[in-house]
Amino acid sequence: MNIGEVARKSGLPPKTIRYYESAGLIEPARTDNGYRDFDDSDLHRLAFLGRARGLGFTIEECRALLELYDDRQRASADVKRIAEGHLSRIDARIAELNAMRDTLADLVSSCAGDGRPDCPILADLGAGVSRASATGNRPAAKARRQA
Amino acid sequence: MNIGEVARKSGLPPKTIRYYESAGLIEPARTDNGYRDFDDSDLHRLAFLGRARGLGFTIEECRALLELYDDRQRASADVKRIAEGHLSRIDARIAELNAMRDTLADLVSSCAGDGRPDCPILADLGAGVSRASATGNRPAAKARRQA
DNA sequence: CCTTGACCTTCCATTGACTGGAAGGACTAT
DNA sequence: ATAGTCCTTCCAGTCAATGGAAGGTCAAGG
Repeated sequence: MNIGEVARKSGLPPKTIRYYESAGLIEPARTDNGYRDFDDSDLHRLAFLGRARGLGFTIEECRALLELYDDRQRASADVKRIAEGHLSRIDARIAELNAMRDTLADLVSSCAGDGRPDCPILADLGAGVSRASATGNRPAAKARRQA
Repeated sequence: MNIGEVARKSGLPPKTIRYYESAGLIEPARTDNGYRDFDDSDLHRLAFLGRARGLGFTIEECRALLELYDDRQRASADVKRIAEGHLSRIDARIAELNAMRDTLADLVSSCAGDGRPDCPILADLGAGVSRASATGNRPAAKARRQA
């Protein structure tokens, strides 16, 4: 199978598949002309990767999961540990986004949104520095920004 | 004010402050020795940025908000539009994470997590390619991965 | 045989928002 | 004079791709 076909079947773009190879997650064979030559097991791994990434597992987690997947002797506890770790990170992220959401929704609902310049959103964002440092606007709270 | 002091007062690391300057969000003066020399308005803008970033606004949104903040004639509707757009993106992201969470929680709860190799999590991730492409595992659904 | 077009290859750059570190100048206190 | 802390710039790396350039390969049609 050429990369185009496996891309269609796996649902992953060719670029991403090449990237996964460069990351060492797959090792497709090569034909004489230098083209990658994927077999069913490559396709299977790619589908696995697509699913795992879709669930938000990082590449490194995917690597670990694939190793466990290959290991017929693995303990399900090892897999569960990875999944649970990931689950708790998702939960934390959800909680964080919910907090943002509530604050922002408050601000939005308090803003008239008309032609007048008075805007509680800007007023709040620009509130005094003292309050900023009093409310814990410290870099410590390493939030995953950019939602 | 040197960068260290303004960093303490704003709660932003010096590196981040330099980055914001390089991004054109602030323009602190310089003293003769080449040190940045921040005044209260710089500090104010940095505090504004810290808040806005804390709410998940992107740098470009922050730039737009700062411009509106500087513009005494701005219409609150302009600000509200940005905030609402951001709010809906947060909502979408929350929904997406919740969907992931539910799927993952299902898988985790179905896994014994003991020393035996049987693992429903891997079984599901590795489920047939046909199912993968039948369930819409397409790159179209550009999710913000990595939670 | 030649061309067209669809593939495929590698390599490099870019994204966002920083963060780490190196190399070196400046200031303060002893 | 020296130590220690602060400041400067510049370069590289993060994560997971994605975009694009330059060029090789292949099958079909004229």
